[in-house]
Amino acid sequence: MARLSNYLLPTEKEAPADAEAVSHKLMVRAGLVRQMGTGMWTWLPAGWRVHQRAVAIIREEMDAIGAQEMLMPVLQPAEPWRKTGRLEIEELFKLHDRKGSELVLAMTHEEAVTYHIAQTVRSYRDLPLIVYHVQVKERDEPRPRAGVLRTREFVMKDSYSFDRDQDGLQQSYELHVGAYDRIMQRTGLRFYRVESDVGMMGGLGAHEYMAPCAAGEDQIAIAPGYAANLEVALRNADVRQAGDGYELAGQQLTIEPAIEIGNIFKLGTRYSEPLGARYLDENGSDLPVWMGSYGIGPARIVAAAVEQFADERGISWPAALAPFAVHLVGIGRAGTPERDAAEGLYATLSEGGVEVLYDDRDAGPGEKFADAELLGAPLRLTVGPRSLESGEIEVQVRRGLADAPPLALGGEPQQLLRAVDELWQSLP
RNA sequence: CGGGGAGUGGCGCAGUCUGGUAGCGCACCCGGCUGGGGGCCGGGCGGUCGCAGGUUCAAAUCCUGUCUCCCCGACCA
Repeated sequence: MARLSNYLLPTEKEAPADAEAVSHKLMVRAGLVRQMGTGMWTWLPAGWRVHQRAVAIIREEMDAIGAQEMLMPVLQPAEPWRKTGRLEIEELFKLHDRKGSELVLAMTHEEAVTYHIAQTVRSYRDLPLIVYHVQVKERDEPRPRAGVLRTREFVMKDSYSFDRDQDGLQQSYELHVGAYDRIMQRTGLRFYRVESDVGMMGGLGAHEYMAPCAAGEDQIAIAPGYAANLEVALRNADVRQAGDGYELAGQQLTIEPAIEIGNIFKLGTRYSEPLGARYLDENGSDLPVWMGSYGIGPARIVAAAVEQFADERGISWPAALAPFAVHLVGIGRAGTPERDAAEGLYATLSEGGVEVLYDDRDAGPGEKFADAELLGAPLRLTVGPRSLESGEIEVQVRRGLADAPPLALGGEPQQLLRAVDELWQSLP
């Protein structure tokens, strides 16, 4: 799979001096990301593996509700944005090409997708439709912050639903609720789906998927059977002040900071009207398409996972997001029997399809253990001189830093792989 | 956009007040030792001090301008 001796994983003992958020510090220290400028980040190999894990989960669940993947450009003509009135948004990057034509860098893709749907959808027979892409977004944020949490450029999965009427939109919306619930569950994050403010998108309803953690920029209000954006909760007539806090129907409301991971909107005809996305129904009536838009940020899933599960030693990935399943530490100099044993185990795991990062560096055990715990792979296997004496591979579960029963060294490969898989299945 | 802070080797910092041409720890390279929790010894490489201009015999240090980055707030399809 990968050998640490030639893998680009620049770990640091110390966090960047100006970093504040846990995810900012740890993602830099663990060699997952590096900054290029304010709100501009590079994903290094291990970090990108985690990001791609999140994307893979999202893609599977989108495909499962019949959404069709495509790709739209980031660089776009300004005209559609003028038509929807969004050219005036300050966060929108605007530029000109050499001929002086007005262009924008898309902050999201309603204009693009609606432009295409307006051209291609003519009949009620073409609906409903859900399309999506995983593409970069550009936003001239007034204040990027907290590492990868709020950036000026980031990857987003955005999907768009097109229906003939409001009932259809409601169905597409519910499909997305299902998909998003499954996505969030699969990531292993602690999360809430909350009612949100429809904001300046207008529209008919919206929810946000929020992951509670200290670095969160938003506040959510939680009570048994209830979860909402704080502003929404405070507008709820049933919510009342109680001492220092608030309560709903006699239940204490807990206020927690959280990261917005995803959001889903019922747009209605906000974009189809100005961009002319219309269809003919059975009666020959010319009607606007009803739209929904649905976004989710893989980078925020990654950062939230770091925030929620990190401990004093470093990152502790949920199994579904980990860059590597197994971090194999080989102790001892290259060429010694113990290292030969580690090499053998590495070969067995790699050939068995286990995603393993093998620390084959000429470094001391302390440094290797520290890096393993910083990077946070769910399982750490250790092979050293002691393994040769005992005939055992030591196993540490990263979450909780707990020792698991050792595995047999030098046994049947299939048996070892089965044992590793069993262990893997038991992880959070 | 308002407020605060900071730019000195890859990272973390000292030096700036009291100008005299750059230092420490980590990392990195070489040699040796060590080998189960960031180990030890010795020898090295690497920066002209964000940028521009000015003052001065002399500027990391003083002056002016400018760029960049971070934090708090406002904002946040």
